[in-house]
Amino acid sequence: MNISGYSKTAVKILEASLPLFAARGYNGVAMRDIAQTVGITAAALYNHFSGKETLYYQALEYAFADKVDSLSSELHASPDPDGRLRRLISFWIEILGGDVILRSLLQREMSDADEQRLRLLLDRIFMPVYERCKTTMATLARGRVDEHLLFFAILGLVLSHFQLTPIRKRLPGCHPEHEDAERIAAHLARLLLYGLNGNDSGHG
Amino acid sequence: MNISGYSKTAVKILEASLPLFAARGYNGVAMRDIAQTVGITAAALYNHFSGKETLYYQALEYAFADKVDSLSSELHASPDPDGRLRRLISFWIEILGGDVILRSLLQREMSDADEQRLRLLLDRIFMPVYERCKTTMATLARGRVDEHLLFFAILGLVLSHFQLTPIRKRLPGCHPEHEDAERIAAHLARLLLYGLNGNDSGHG
DNA sequence: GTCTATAAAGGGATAGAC
DNA sequence: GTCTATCCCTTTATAGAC
Repeated sequence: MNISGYSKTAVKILEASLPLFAARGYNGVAMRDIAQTVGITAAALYNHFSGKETLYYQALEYAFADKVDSLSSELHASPDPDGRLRRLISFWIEILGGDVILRSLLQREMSDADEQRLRLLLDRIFMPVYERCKTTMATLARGRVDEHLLFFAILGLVLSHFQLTPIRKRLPGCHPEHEDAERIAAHLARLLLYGLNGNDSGHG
Repeated sequence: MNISGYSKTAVKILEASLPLFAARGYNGVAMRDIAQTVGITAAALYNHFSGKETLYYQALEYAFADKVDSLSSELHASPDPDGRLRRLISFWIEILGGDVILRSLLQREMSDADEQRLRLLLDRIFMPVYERCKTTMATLARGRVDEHLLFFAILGLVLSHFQLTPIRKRLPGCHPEHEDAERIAAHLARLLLYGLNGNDSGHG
């Protein structure tokens, strides 16, 4: 038993199952697969988790725990709104871009639309960030765009960038620089702040 | 045999399987489920398709056929770049927002990352649109943003809007208007054209 | 072309020895 | 807490009658 309440073996099981669930989805992973990855038999899994469903749910809980809290506290580090937008973009890039497993799990959960698991996503990922940058959204929106939609536009731009990578890399015009976190952040910030018709001279 | 090369029963099978695959994914759908929806037995499916894998692939082909061609030809209907951007946004909203099955299939395919099926997505959906609005992208980008990334920013804003709807609807600040196609289009066009710091007086 | 019957494999879960 | 053995159900796919 460690601080998370899981035994060492239970943690090994959770950590072994996550890449499998991320890559092949709930139905694509057999208890035998997880057991084999850990190095035990399927029967032994049931000493730690009551069944596949709860194992999956607890694996999600484990994957989403503390992902956001450690980072989102520094969302307000910049004094000006533009800087805080850049921080938020970088934050999402770090969360979503840096962890292919988390991203895959998120995507699968948004497709599956299970109520309980959507709650988990909300409580552990989206709600904490939303609460923390609500005022920043209002400042940025300045009453000219919808704050709620703005939050999801920022999130969506980052999420879709990574999500569409398999497509993006296969279309003409792709470039290695498009995978660089800082350049992506700069590109998205410029687009959001100044738009296509805006004037950003002196800021680039 | 009709024009698509499929018998009437084969078409019924394809059309019955698509909502199932969209909702529950490849592994979540049994041949029995599809057969039952059509009103035949699972064994009879094999008179029309050699196996589950090919049925799935051909269902995708069927779902993606002609989705884009009919619409994307009018992408250039507007003479000015801003109008063409609005057209492109509305086009994606129509394609992605209007068809929950197509959208779910797309999402699942982007998670699964099967090479052959990614090719299908490219050939039937993304490449045709990309080719048709390459010059519009260049005009809009005006050398100040990356054209390739701009294409995916537009696509991503629309796609993620619908994809994140389950989350969006559960966060404070949501509004019924956020589901209205025209308002979404206006919001995204304004954001892309003028940005958060831009001046759009006289355009909104 | 569809049916019933069935093979063959896979997968979740349990019993009981150690 | 893990193992082997096994149960039981599901699932893909085929065989052969109609």
